[in-house]
Amino acid sequence: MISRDTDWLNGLNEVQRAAVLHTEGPAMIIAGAGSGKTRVITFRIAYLLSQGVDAFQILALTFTNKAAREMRERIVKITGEKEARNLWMGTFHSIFSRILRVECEKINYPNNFSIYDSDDSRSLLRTILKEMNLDDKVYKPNQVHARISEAKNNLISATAYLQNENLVAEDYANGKPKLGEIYMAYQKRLFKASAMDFDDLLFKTYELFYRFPDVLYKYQHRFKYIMVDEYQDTNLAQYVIVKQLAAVYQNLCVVGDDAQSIYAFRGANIQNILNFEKDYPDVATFKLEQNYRSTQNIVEGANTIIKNNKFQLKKNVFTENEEGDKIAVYKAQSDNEEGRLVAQLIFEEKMNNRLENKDFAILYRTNSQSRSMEEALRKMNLPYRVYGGLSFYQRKEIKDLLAYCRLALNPRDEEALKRIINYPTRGIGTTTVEKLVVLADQNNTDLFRVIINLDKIPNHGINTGTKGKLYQFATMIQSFAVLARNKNAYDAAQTIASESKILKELFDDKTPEGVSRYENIMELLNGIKEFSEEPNEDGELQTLDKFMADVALLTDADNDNEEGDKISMMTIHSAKGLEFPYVYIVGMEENLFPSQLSSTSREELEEERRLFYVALTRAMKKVSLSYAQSRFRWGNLTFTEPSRFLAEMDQSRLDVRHAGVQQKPSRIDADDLRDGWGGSMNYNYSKPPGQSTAKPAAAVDPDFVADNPRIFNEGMEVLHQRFGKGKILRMEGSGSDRMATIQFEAAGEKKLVMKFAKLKALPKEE
DNA sequence: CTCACTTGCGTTTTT
DNA sequence: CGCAAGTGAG
Repeated sequence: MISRDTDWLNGLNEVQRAAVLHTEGPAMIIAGAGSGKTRVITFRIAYLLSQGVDAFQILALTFTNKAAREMRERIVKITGEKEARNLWMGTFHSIFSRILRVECEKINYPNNFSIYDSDDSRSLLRTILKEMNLDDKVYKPNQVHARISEAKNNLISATAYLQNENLVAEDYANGKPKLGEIYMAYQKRLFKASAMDFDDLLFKTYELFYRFPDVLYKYQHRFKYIMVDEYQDTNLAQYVIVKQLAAVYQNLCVVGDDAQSIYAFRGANIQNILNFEKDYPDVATFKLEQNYRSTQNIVEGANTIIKNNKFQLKKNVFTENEEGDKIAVYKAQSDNEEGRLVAQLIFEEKMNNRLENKDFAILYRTNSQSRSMEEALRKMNLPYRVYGGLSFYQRKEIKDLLAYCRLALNPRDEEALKRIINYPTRGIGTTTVEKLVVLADQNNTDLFRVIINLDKIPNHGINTGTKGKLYQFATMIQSFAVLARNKNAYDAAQTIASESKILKELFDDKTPEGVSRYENIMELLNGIKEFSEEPNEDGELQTLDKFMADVALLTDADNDNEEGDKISMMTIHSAKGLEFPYVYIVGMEENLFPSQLSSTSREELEEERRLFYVALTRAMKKVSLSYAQSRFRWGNLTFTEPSRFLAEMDQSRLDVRHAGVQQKPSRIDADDLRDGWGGSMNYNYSKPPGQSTAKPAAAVDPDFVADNPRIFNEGMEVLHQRFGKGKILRMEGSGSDRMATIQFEAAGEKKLVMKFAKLKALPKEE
């Protein structure tokens, strides 16, 4: 029996407590960073349980699986294992895929449907483009996918898309008139393969509820209490589904912070939280404004940043914590030096204060920045772990084995089939596969069925030898399907791995990469083994389909079985919801943070600013910011300028002793950054000595130098510093061009070309 | 049909 | 620079 004792509520402050106790009717909790949001949600659920609410009636939607897991663990601590196990907690995608597995036959999908990840989607789009004879340079698969994804997140079906004049006109204007048709073909193809992509998990759920009121009714009445975490990052599809589900009881509690909305690029609509009060007029609003996490300097520093944003809900985040250290700013010559600097700083901080590695986090804007940091940490023997990036489940070998499993469970899964029909090689090449695709199309069926029924198809044009290989392949897959039904997940996967010859293939590869691939497969099999041995509610066999059901939805962050004392490295996006005593935010440079792709519009820039806000507020004790003056990008050395965000901060919270000691004033002026020039140096032009191809002694363009004294002088200085004395061979471009090129010959050995690109002008402030 | 080499392209951010 | 798709010889 559950304890009715609610003494544990005493640990909450007044607002938190009120939010926990308000269980009936719509509620909105605006939770500033570090204000104990997670505590409130977990306590609220624990409270509901303690009041006798059945766990089956509570739905909690989180942003990551990890968040869900941690919350569940905390609830278990309060209420005990038994009750908490039955809570429906998870990401939108995992919860809805669970519902779809049960209900999807209504929308004509079999419940063994596959989930295509972004790679699968892109690959399918590439096939479609080829079949439609469209140029994939015009219709870049990535962009096409983004466009389709955007449509789905806004609940626009392919049919609706084609009928939407605005969208069609937009595509036409962009020189991509066929986008609607591609979308249509893409959906048909997914359907034929019994597959859904990530966005379908939301879209199809919406469709299911919309078209089948009885199904909606069932879930509306089942989920009497609904909570949504990180509500500021929900998109239209998620918003509508939640609204559908909550329509009967209206016991909807959303938690979020508009200042931390950082997923607009993925369709998140900040208006969902800004307009919540309009959607539910009798909403009770709770503002959690006291920050328990960070020092005053951090909280106030972050506040001054977010003040630059126009669109936001009013709130006043404050803290009663100590003032703490100022936010340190460091300047480095290059990205590598920045790495060494940060490693050094961490080392010193750790030694001086007897800290552990796990007290530190390095946060950056893009995954590629981890490289220089990793190198430096390795050299100093500081253990670290990089989160995100290429996730475990995205590795080739893992995807290969999983593709076999997918195909065994769903033989219509075209992407899985194409992936492995000739891996390990078994003499079935592209020509054969292309023939199969045509045959499948002609006979209105899928590839796998074509293979099985080859004999019944006249003039299939496949020679006997190849036919034999195809049969052998199909028979193998069918035997895997039997295994998947009758054995537990581990036994099935283990047999699949060895019978498919994947294991042998990887085992035979003795290169370091090959060894690591083999180890990864073993790790995956281990994971499946653990899953198979987990006790299951009804004592049923833990079969492969259960394991595969949400494996596509797992990310690297979910794979954290190796804890250990390590420095964390991750993008700011994946740091959301986490906290660390010491945080290093690196790459504080224009065109990197804020990203150059985001500095074109006010909205995008505000999102970058919120991202910076998120980064700052991860820290408990101390934040250090750093920027490099030059950085390798695409193999080129590029010159950079400090981020405008540094200038936007309350300078009294900053300690800029280590940045710009010589020439720069301690206060960085935003005007300094306007109309700046960045440049890059390209080493590719080096040739063996004596083979000078450049026209000698072309004049220095006086116009360029006159127009751009700064970039010219700085550029020359860098060249001289690095390569000693030399002379300019050639110079192209002028002040009005976006690009200028300088060829430089040093010591008669190497010719270098510097390219300078003008930075994008900053958007005008209003 | 396979392997090895060349070209060409790109970078936000993630379920 | 590093990956993926494309090209060409066996």
